[in-house]
Amino acid sequence: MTILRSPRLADGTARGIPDATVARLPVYLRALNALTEQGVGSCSSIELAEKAGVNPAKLRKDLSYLGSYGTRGVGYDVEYLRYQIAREMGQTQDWEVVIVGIGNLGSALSAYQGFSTRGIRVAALVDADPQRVGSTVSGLTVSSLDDLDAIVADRSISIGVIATPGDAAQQVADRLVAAGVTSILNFAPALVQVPDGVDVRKVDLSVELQILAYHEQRKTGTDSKEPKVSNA
Amino acid sequence: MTILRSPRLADGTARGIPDATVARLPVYLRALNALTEQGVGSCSSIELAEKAGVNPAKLRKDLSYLGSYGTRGVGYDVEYLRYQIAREMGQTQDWEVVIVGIGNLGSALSAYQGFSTRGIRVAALVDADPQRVGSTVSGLTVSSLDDLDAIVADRSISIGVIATPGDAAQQVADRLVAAGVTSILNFAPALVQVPDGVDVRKVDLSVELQILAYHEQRKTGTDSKEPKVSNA
DNA sequence: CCTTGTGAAGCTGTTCACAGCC
DNA sequence: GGCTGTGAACAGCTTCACAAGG
Repeated sequence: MTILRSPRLADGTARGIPDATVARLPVYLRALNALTEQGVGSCSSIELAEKAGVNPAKLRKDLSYLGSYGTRGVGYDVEYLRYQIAREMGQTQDWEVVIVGIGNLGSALSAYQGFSTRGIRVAALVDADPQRVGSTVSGLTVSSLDDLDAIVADRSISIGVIATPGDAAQQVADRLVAAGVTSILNFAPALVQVPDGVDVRKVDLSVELQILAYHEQRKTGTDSKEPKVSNA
Repeated sequence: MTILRSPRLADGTARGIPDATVARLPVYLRALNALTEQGVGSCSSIELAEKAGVNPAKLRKDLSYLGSYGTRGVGYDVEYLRYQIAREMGQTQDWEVVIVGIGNLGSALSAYQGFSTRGIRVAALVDADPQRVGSTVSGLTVSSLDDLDAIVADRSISIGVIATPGDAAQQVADRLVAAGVTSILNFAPALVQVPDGVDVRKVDLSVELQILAYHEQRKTGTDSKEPKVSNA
């Protein structure tokens, strides 16, 4: 069973883009959108890399996985490159997502302005608490978790967001998968197990702060034995 | 200017833990806390790795950067290991954070239950909008951005969270740095530039969904030429 | 015997440096 | 001349497989 994760060309379109690159393409997309708004028509890898906060060589390498969309000696056409990345990312269509758990975080996510311009549309809100079902949040009526199957099927939703407490996360994930969702973004502080073929990404708010706290601790040198190297 | 990022021992305590390991230590901590709650006193690397969702070899390698806290042939003492990791992560003290931007997301973060049990305390809320200043959110009074210097100094806050719109992020970051904050968690969809010695971590909600959308697109096989290898 | 701790191998991602092309 | 695209070197992370040691 050889895994063919080759960044090789198939029939013209690039396939098998590295994960690290995929994670950066949306950042490039945002930078290109900003350039378009500023009326900039073309740019070099150095300029774009600066806007995106990466090394120019890395940017060029990343783009090379998509194809050759630049012009040597000149740079990249902003609009053309933007379109090519958007197409590769599947952003030529809108992706409908369902948010499960309409507490503080779920409500904040449903109101988040940044989604609509990135091809993401919050299509439905779901909560297990009967008290919340029927209320309106960000212009959407909160549905019952029991209606999840119908909602997912009806609107052909393939992406679910879990914004519940940790102890409900696995149960919600199971129901999302049963309903036909094949990608999950999990904000709950818990691991969720899913069958093969389902993708899960996890965003853990307190872990991010704990990582910062670790570095902060090292800066201030809690055990002040060290020669206190200037943290360059 | 030689950067000494060596995972070498100094005076007994491990130094220079790899970034990837630091990012996982909070996950192990959470798993250990769960085991403690279940009354489990000791566990093997296999059990703990499963709870944390990682490969057992990776777990052991990670722990080896901290020291030798296990017993060969037996496993790890849950409470002892939990304490050692907590100490390494600087979680023996509470870290006070200030949240800037008390919109939907900022409000949700200020109410987030997961922080308090992880050594994170939301100490102050700040907003630039005079309409919001003075209101109470999650039991805290929202202060003016102009009072940031005093707040940071007064409570010796070293970590700031940016939950503003993208176009305000850089300005807020500048003010946080000027006030003395040396670690920033940025939720705004924008890059922020900070001087050396200040750490920034970025959480981008729409990027996470865009990455899922990319994989989703590939699953459904837009150009359905591929032999459809089962994604194990 | 069992499980940890760890050199070594392998893999992924980053950076360099330059050939290729406009 | 200038900038892209990319092989090759490099660095960091993961996984393996086994020696060390209770």
